[in-house]
Amino acid sequence: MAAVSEPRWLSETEQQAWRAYLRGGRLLMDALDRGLAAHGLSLSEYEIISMLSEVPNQQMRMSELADLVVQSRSRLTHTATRLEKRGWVVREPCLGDRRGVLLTLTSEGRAKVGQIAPVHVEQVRANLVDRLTAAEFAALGDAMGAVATGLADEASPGETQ
Amino acid sequence: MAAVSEPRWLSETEQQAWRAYLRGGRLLMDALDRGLAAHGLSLSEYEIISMLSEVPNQQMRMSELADLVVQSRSRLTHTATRLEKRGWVVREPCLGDRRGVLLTLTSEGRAKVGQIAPVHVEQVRANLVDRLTAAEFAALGDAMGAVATGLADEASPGETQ
DNA sequence: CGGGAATAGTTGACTGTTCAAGTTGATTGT
DNA sequence: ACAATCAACTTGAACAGTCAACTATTCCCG
Repeated sequence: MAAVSEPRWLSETEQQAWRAYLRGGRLLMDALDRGLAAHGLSLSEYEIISMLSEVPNQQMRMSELADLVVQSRSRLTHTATRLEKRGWVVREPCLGDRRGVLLTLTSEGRAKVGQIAPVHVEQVRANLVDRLTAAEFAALGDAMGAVATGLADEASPGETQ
Repeated sequence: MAAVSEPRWLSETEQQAWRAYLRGGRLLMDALDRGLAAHGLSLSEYEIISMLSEVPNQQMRMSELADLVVQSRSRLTHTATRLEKRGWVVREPCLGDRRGVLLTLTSEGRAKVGQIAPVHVEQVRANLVDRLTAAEFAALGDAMGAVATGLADEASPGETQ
């Protein structure tokens, strides 16, 4: 049994950066969630219908969508059921793979996205984009992009792109 | 009733940055949560006992702590109860304000923090810090610090610092 | 001092998420 | 062509989080 090596603690500055990231991220998500809650949906629900609205045929495989919005398959199943009850989405069989389900945006769903999108983008600006310089925001995106790529790769290696 | 002004949509690059932030952030939090789950607690539980461990007397008012870790008071009440059942924390009356409760780390709690901290810091490094240059990570911290300050200020204006 | 408003914390019901198990259909190797 | 394995999705129970209502205490101010 090997000796446990000394932990590589964060420096004071690193610690501050990490805490700021955690705190800021939570505050931001809370603010966005509250903003959308006032219009009757959560951020993760909005992400789902918003993604669907941008894709050919407004439909996507459940698992593809789950990966895209980083939700477990089971969570997406439950959420999709709720969205379906509200009439924003329907399940369609997937031609060519009968195990599959295509989650499809309805026209009510499309309308909802159209109604919410301007509200949401304004909230993202007010709470994030407008608080940073363009360069800071770009750097943020790059950094988190690198993190995302690293983590996505280790989940399913060998299919970057 | 004023005309609704044209939404200030995100540019293509901004959109990408925002999506990367969302996706990367979720993947990161998931990874950290899984990492800690292997040791029997969640990230938000760890944050609580970790904060307590760094503070004089290892104790803090419920609401102060709730603000620090960005959890609702109600959520903290429930989580504290769970932590108390596991013996990592106890509630003590707050001298000088009989409404108050001091959440206090037990020695078992302190031991748990000591055991988990090295694991956790390693995961933060592996998934975040080590994937970025020092400058990128510092920029990330600064950016999210600005976001946090802005959002915290608007919650309780006039007490920056 | 006394009464109204604010603050600290809790409670329980409801909603959302996770987790492990189950079903059905595709794939692969022989 | 058939069994074994794997992938897509669902299910339901257990668990965590939210929300609104409630108790107890302190603060404010006339």
